[in-house]
Amino acid sequence: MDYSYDTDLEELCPVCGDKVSGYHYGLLTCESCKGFFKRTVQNNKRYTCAESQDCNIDKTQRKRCPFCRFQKCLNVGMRLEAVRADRMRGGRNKFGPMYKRDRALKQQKKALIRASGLKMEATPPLMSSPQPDYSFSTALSTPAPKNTHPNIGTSVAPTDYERNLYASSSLSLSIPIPAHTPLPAQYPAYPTLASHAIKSEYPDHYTSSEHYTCASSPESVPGYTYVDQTPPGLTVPPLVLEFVRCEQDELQVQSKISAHLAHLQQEQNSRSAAANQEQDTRLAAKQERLSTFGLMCHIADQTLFSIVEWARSCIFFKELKIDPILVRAPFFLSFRRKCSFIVRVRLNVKLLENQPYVESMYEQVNAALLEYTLCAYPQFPDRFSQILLRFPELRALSTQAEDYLCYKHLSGEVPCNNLLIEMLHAKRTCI
DNA sequence: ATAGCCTTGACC
DNA sequence: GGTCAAGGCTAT
Repeated sequence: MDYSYDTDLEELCPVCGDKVSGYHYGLLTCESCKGFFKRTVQNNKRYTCAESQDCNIDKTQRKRCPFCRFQKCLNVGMRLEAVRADRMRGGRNKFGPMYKRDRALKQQKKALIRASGLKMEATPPLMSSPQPDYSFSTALSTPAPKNTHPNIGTSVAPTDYERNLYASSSLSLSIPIPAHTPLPAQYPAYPTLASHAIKSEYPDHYTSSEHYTCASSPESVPGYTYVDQTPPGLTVPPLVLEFVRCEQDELQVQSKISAHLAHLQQEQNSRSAAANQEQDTRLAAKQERLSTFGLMCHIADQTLFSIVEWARSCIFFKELKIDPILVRAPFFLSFRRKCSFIVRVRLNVKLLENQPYVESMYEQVNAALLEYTLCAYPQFPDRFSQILLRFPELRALSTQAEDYLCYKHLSGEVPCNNLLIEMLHAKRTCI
């Protein structure tokens, strides 16, 4: 299996596809997009698009439409607040820990892929499976036609990331949610994004004087020190490798959440300000509480989407023979309650039909985890059982969170169109 | 205006 | 002292 394509992709600028020269304003970009972003923000430039504001931006065409180029810079997650208002040179900014963590995760991923890639060339997979053979190792080691397993050995180009994150496919959870908060056509986009959670380094015309806090701020990221503990010649089970490969770029997900939050936060701030102007302190306090909880719901929603996206690209879920309409169904329960009963019965029947596959999948995941922990942490032979022991705790936490959400939902405090609630409905009515 | 290269300086 | 992500300079 050739992983070089996937590994090389990480070195491409998510804006134009040119060669990455390092972290710039929040993420890995090329030198020219770095300069373009800096010039645009520092000089407060205003561009217009001669077309329909969806110009293709690549290395050869990036000069043609600065409007769309800048929109793309923002959409992929470049941070206005990393451009310094005082133009001070050198030094480090608050994004340092974030870059460090992202770099560590990427290295870890590469090390895993490299280690297992080498190993897989030399030795056949160790796992054996009962009949019928649903084994993952078989699926991986047999050259599969691309239309069957499109994610094996391929990857999504960074420039297609936005389109693909929530894009529909035959097995997708096709929910009508935009890929990102649409930015205003003209540059009112600046103050919107400048109200980003992290206090801006560019606090003049782009930002208000308010201080914000946000879960995605680099300061809130727990300390993370990367130590490459991958022993030479480590056998990484193909399944673990596949899970790692399906993971999304954390910085991109984080940036997306930040962009949504900035938008929501601005809306809610203006509502609170309106309540304050009317000197209705009780209403203002209520707005404050609602906005905090609403923001948390939003973060949870976005995280859930990421998990769904991960599952969608994971081979096990692809193999589940579930009618696409059934996969979508739980999310439309509150729109289409009349047919929900029939849908639920059909879904349960379908899941039962898949029972042997689900069980086989479970066994394989356990076997892969056991194999990995024994190889990667030979000094902690009980690592596997310790991980398993954490599951009940996680389930208990999950149940508590569900109950809390239910309570909030019943008291009408959960924002509309909340995917979490839709899933909660689906789960509680299906069981 | 662009983009490649240079300088700077906080952090390790 | 090295690293590397900021801003600056300048040929195109």
